[in-house]
This record gives sequence, structure tokens and C-alpha cells, in this order.
Amino acid sequence: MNRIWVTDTVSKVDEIVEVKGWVQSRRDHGKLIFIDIRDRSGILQAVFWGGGDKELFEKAGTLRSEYVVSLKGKVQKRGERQINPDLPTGTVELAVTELQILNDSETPVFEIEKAPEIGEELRMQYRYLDMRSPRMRDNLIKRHQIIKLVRDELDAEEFLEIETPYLTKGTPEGAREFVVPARLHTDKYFVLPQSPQQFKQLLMVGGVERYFQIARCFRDEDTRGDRQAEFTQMDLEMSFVEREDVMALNEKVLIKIVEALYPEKRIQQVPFPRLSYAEAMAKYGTDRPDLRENPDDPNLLAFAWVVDFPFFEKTNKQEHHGAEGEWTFTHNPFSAAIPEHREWLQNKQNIGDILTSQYDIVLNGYEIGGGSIRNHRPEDLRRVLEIIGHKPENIDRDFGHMLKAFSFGAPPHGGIAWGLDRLVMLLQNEPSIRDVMAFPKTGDSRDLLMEAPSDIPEKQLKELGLK
RNA sequence: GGGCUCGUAGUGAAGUUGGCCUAUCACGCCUCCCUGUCACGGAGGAGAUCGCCGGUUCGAAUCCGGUCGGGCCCGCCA
Repeated sequence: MNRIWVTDTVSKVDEIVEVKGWVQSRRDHGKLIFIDIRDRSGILQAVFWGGGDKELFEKAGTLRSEYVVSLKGKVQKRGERQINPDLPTGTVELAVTELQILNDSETPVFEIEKAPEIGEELRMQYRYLDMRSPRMRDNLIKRHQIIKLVRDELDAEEFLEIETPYLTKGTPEGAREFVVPARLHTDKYFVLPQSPQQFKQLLMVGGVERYFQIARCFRDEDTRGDRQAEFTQMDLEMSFVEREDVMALNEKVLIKIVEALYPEKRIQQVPFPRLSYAEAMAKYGTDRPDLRENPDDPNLLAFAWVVDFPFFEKTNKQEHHGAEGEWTFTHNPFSAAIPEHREWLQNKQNIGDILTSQYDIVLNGYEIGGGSIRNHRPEDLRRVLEIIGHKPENIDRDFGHMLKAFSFGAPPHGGIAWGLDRLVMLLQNEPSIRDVMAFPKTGDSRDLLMEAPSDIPEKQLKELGLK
């Protein structure tokens, strides 16, 4: 395979090269035809002369938008007056001697160059066309680079990347879950994880010590511009650490992402400022304040940590969290209280005043991650579940596996999860999380390209015991 | 579960106090011309039952009801 990226032609003047890609546009001057060929790297102008190879020239005349072609020819330096300063390859062009049409194309439903101004419905329906635009291509490339950097950084810190199951058990806590019927279990159901929380804690019991995962999570809740039913977390957990250790590591990785991949951006304050929940609410009226000095600056990043959240709050919504008590947790039932309040938790004293070890990482007014130090002693987890009103028999039924695991020498541990899509969205200055996902879903979680969800055959329903 | 908003040629928009709409413009598409364009240029052409269903009216893209689809927000999202 001798094919090179079109942008690499800049350093190959006077060489014979082969490029492959899509016809972005054609400018036919009668006896001279220009083709802009596009591949993942960018765009290159190719030239065909009527005075040369007649068959080649006629073939060039049949090219249309989005035809897939292979071109061979000599890279030429452009004349002074022909240089296009707006194009990275604007100093060169390809004098084509061989043209192979690898595939033709219907007239695209929208012009690729105009993708940014096309309605989202159409962009989602024809995502494969939308992706050919520089905007989507750049989003996908940057997303890859961010994930790769996180992997490299965590690998250097001796983390293990471990996959946890997608077919798993539901918990009576938190978000509504997607349910999966299965042929071998016609009256029981798998549930898709809303996060790998329980598994990652079990990995800590298993002595893994440092785990991370780029994990898909599923929540059957209504969506938003920054929320999808199916999304990606950068999930990590560490043993023998305290709050400060987890926060410091994450801060380091976030700064590295910005420095390595967004040199044009400025982090407003390093180390990241820290606010208590009470302080944030008093000063900004929200627990995810936008601290930017200038919210109009697209290159300003105001990270902040928010800590010292109340562990519990009163609820009158009986159905909320499936518990029946007057208390519910604010973030995560697996969290530990801050060390100073552990005694209150154990004695169920001053419940409303107990602070959780929870830390949220906030960026420009969005929550991009959250974590905590966990309860590694079974009696502490049991106490939390009691406070939020779970009956003892339900605790053993729903959380028995965790309590049991913790009884076998669970190490102290804590971790965090990033909303990866949301982070990429903010770094890419995109208005919606959909723009940084290859195949996003609509507001009511439909896939317009695949047309999911959809009916399934009667036979399949019967096998699953659903009919 | 609730509120708001948008839907007009392939695409993006205009038109929406009912009649001047036999629906306008730009891009794209098709045919022809063009040797330096890169938002190429020139001449001509095709393409819209105004999301769908129903109603009001002498008359509906325009008003009303419903419905489908996209988006935003509240609830919800450990």
C-alpha cells in the first residue's frame, strides 16, 4: 500500500505519489479540470489537462461529488499566483496521470462542506456523511487522542484497564435501568449498568489496587443536550488512598490533556480552586458554578472541585431511590462520610449534618465528574442503607453480595468517574454532547440511522417469553 | 410526567395581521460553453401536493384541533 495522506504531499514535491479519497468538488474549465480530493487528513487539488491523455481527461469529466477515487501523479509546486493560502496543501497540487474510480456516489443529501449548518435530524440520519466534515472528523480525532492520553497516563501510574459486565444485575438505587430479557431465563432479566460502581469496588476487594475503564453506561432517563441514555465514563478506582490522592491524580491528568492537546486554551486557575458545597450554593446558587472570568472566551477553562456535600437529604418522594425512609442520599450510597463524621454515621447521629467524602469536578458550569472515598467496612455501608430506609431483609437481598465481599478484607478505596462525552464536548466547544459521539441518539433516545428501537420477530418474542 | 419551540424543492432560508403565492432567493443537481480555478465563471433547465390528518372559510403555507418528527428546558439523572 503506497497510498499517502493528501496532506503529506506538501513534503513530496516532484515525487510520484498515490492518494485515495473522495471527490469534494470539481471545477471544470473546459480544457482544464480541477478536483479537490478529500481524505481523513484534509484536501488536495488535483489537475487534469485536456491537452494530455484524452481518455484520462474524459474520465475526469465524469467525476461527481463524493465519488471515491484513487489518483496517481506527480506532486507539483504551484506557481506564485496559484498558491491558496487558505488550504494547508495550497502550495502544491497533483498532476494526475492515473485515475481509478473505486466507487460512484448518489448526489449527497447535503453538501459535506455545509454540514455544520445542516439540521441535526438529517445529520443524525446520514451520520456517515456528517462524519466526512472537518468538524465531526476533528471531534472524533480529538476524542481518540484524549482517551489515548488518559490510557497512557494511567498506565504509567500502574493502573489496569479492566472490562466489567454489561449484562448484570439491577440495583434499587439511582437511575432507571435498561432491562434485557434473555432466552435462557424467561422470567428473569439482566440489567445494563448505569455505572460500573459495584464491579470496580469488587475489583478493589480483589486486590487489583488500581483500575480504570472507558466504560459505557446506560440510564433509562430523559435526555438533555449534555445527557444521553447511553454514554461513556472514564471510570477509575484506587485502593489505599484518601480524597486528596484521587483528586491530585485527576487534576494532573486533566491538566495534561489541556497542555498536550489544547495548547491554545488557558486553565484559569491551577491548582484547581476548591469550594465547599455550602460555599458554592451561597455564592453561586448552584453546585456546579461557572467560574470563568470571561464566559465569552472560548479558550478559557475554569476547573473547580466541589467538596463537602451533605451525605443525606430529607425526601418526601416515597418512590425516590426505592427506599421508604425520610432520608435519601445526595450522591452515592457507597460513599464514606468524611473521617470526622464517621462516628455520626455509625451512631446515626446528626444525620442531616453528616458530610460525604464526595468530590465533584466542575468545568465551565458543567459537572464533568464525581467520585468519593467508599465505605470499605460492611457495617458502614449497612448503616447508610439503614438510614435511607432499607429494611434489613432488603439490604441482604439487594446488597448482600457487596457486604459479603467487604467482609473478606476489603481495602480502603476510592475513585471517580468522568463524563467523558461531556468533557470532550466542552474542550471541543461543541454545544451538544451528540456532536462528540459517532452515533448519538435523539432526545427521546432513538437512533435515526439504524431506526432503533424497532419491532422484533414474533418468534424471537416467544423465545424470550415475552409473548 | 410537564412546559416551550421548529417543520416550505436535495440543502439552507424568505413568505405566516387568510386573497397580490400560478410560493421567492441562495447553494446543490442536469445540459451546453470556458486552459489556472480553489465560494471558478457564463447561458439555459428540471425540481415543492408548504411534515401528515381533519376542521373553519367563497378562499389556507398562513387560522383551529389532532398527529408524527427535530431541538431546548423543568421534573428525573446514586
